[in-house]
Amino acid sequence: MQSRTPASRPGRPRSAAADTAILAATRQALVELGWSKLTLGDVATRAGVAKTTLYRRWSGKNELVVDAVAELFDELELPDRGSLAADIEGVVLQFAAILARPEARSGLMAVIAESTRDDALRERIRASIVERQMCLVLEGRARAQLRGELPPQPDPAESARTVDLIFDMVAGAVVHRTLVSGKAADEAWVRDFTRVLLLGLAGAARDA
Amino acid sequence: MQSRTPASRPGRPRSAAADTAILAATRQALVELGWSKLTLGDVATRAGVAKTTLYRRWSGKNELVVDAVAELFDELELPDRGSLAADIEGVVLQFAAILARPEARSGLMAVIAESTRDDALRERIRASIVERQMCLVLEGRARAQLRGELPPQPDPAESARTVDLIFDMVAGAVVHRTLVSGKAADEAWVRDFTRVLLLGLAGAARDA
Amino acid sequence: MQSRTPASRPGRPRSAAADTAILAATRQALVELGWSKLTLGDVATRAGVAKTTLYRRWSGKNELVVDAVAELFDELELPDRGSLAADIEGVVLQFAAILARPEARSGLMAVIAESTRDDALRERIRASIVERQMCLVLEGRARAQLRGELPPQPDPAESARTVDLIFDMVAGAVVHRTLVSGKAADEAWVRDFTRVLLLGLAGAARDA
Amino acid sequence: MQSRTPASRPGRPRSAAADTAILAATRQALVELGWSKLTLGDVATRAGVAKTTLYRRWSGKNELVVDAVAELFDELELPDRGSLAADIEGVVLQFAAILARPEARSGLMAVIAESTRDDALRERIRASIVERQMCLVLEGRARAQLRGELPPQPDPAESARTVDLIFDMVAGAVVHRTLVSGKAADEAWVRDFTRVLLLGLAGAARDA
DNA sequence: GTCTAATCGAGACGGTACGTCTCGTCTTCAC
DNA sequence: GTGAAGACGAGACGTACCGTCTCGATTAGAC
Repeated sequence: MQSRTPASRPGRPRSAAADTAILAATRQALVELGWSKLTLGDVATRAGVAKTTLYRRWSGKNELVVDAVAELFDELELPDRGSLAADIEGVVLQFAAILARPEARSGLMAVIAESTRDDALRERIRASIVERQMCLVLEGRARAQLRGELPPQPDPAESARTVDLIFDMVAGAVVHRTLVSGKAADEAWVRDFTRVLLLGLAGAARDA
Repeated sequence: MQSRTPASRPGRPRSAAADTAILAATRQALVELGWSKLTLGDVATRAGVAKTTLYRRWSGKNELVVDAVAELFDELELPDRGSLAADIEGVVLQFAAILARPEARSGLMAVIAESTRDDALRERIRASIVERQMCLVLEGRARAQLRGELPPQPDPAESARTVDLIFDMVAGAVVHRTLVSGKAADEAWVRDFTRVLLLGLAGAARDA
Repeated sequence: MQSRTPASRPGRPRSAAADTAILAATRQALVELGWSKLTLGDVATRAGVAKTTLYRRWSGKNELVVDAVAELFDELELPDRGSLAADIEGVVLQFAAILARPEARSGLMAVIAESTRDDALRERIRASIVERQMCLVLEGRARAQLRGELPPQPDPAESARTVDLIFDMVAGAVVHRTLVSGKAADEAWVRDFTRVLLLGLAGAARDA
Repeated sequence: MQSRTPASRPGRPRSAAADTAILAATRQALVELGWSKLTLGDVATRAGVAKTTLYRRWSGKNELVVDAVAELFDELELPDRGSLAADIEGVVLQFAAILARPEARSGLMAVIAESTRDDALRERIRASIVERQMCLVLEGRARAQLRGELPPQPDPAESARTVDLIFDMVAGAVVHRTLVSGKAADEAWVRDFTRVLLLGLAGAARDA
């Protein structure tokens, strides 16, 4: 029944350290080489691991990089800064800081590009990267509603649409600013952005 | 006098038809194979051209795909729809329609990803793709000011900041919606987005 | 103890069958295409082997063809035909028969031509092709001395000079007849040649 | 009638200087690069000539190199040194001196190798290189007969056989010594060789 | 003096092979 | 049964030459 943790399968168990070393080596290679020049053979060498071991655990470059990059987003948090505006500014700055790191810049857009033709990859990205960010949006909204800054949203469909819109606007703007425009999403920009976003949402909620 | 078009260089001139055929073949290959499986040898074959001809004109896959994708954005226009909101909705829908095409989906994000480690490539993308979109933002704002929908903006530095912000918000949101969230940027979404954006900008302008 | 055959290096061992198949494919390609149109990619295909496998074992076309042609000379023997003249005639005919085969004609002169600018290649040819022929000359002389047809040669330097001269005269004449003059080194020719050679050597030994 | 030298064809005549420059450039390239790395584009550049001009006059690398090398053999002469032995030693030394030059070493064996699969090329080599050498053999024999060193040879078939044999033995031995054994055909070697050859021929003539 | 026609330089063209690289798999031995 | 090591078949890479072609610009003799 409990086949998920087989207690003890026969033979030598897989090295837990290998996973850690491989993901770290992947990020290091992303920094030094970038996505397109990263090779699995090189990652294996850096990790002190055989290529076989690597292929036994990941099906290819895309999946490996998704996992390596996803760990970067684990540090995203939403500490209570006292107001919705401050909360948003805080999390957007964190997000921008991650995107400014070369291992994220090189890898993230590349796997998203690959995911346009690979549904399994898109789902993997959604589950391990996007989902986490989406939770922050939901958490921030709930906290703002508790504070009374936002009215409760009774209609769940309407609510989902709004959350999706907010998420695309926030993540899209930061990503575009950082990776396409090639400029830093610094505090001044984040303040401007947050103001426009919140005023827009408030206005839209009033009109509705 | 005008040495820029040297009238006639010595030797056989380059075939103008080849350029057209190569870019078309590149887009076709993007549709069928996607970025990562696109091969310059295959593109050459599709275009009925030798690999050398291709390398004589483009330095690599990245540059070729930028040019091939850039042509897709030539069709972006800003017809006068009577109001700022209608203008924005119109151009965002056009933009979304282009991003929905597989040759753009596959190629655009990939070259942006590559550009994170190649400044020349980033500049090429900016000049041949982003610049054109930025012009539409400027044109739309000018038209809105003529209509009286927006106040004239005297401070050029402040003006540039605002245009940059708008551009990142518009392009970023549409790209994220289309390519990351994987949902269509349809009329309903565009209407919601435009409303939030315009109300936000109006509010920000009022407060300032 | 004997580190030359390291008992077993780590990793998958090289396929022994591949070497055989590659050399056979090389000879086949030499027959069908000749040296200048022989392609390593084609040889690999014929041998049912990847190009990388071929390059892992030979550094280029020259080295490969030397090895492929060298095997042809393995069949050279010096059976005792009872007299020095008969021995020489026998081995010259064998040598001529090998040079008459298209895989030898095409390849041998070409690698010799290449070796004029590549000392490593010249040494490889010497070791794997010329050396074997030289041994036959030495063996034939020793046998003739046993029979009393030739006097023992006390001075080693003088001996080496004579052997070199004989070797260049025998091999050179047969090669020139076959490949430059383009005529067959048949029994009549070989008989004439052998007579001139032996009479000349005998006369020179008498005069000395 | 005299269509072979059409007196003057219409249009611009071919540059006579180009031929000279091309052949000289070919020899220079043979010295510097060797046969296999010699390219017609490079030769054209060295000669200050367009590739087109080169292809208008030679059909390929093989033919060009034959002509370039053939000119080297123009200097072969047979001055009367007073005896057959001296005449042979003289011409063999001249021949060896030519073969010692890198432009001959690199090119000659290569075109001979190519000629094993190209009858037109073999004929071109025979006509422009071998024929000239063969004439020297005939001339030397005639002179020796005048001196009384050799008896007149009444049977023309027998005579041709002997000349062929001599030619293959002389040319073959020098070529093999120089290019295969990789040693100089110096005066000592030539003296040894000539002695063996003449004693052999004399003995064979006596026995016949 | 044109006119005519083959030459010249330059260099782009469609091909083909090069030798290298990375892929993902397979085979061996050691633990 | 897992691990490192490394050979394997496959196939794209970007480069170099091939031999041909298309240009505009000469360069002669024929008219």
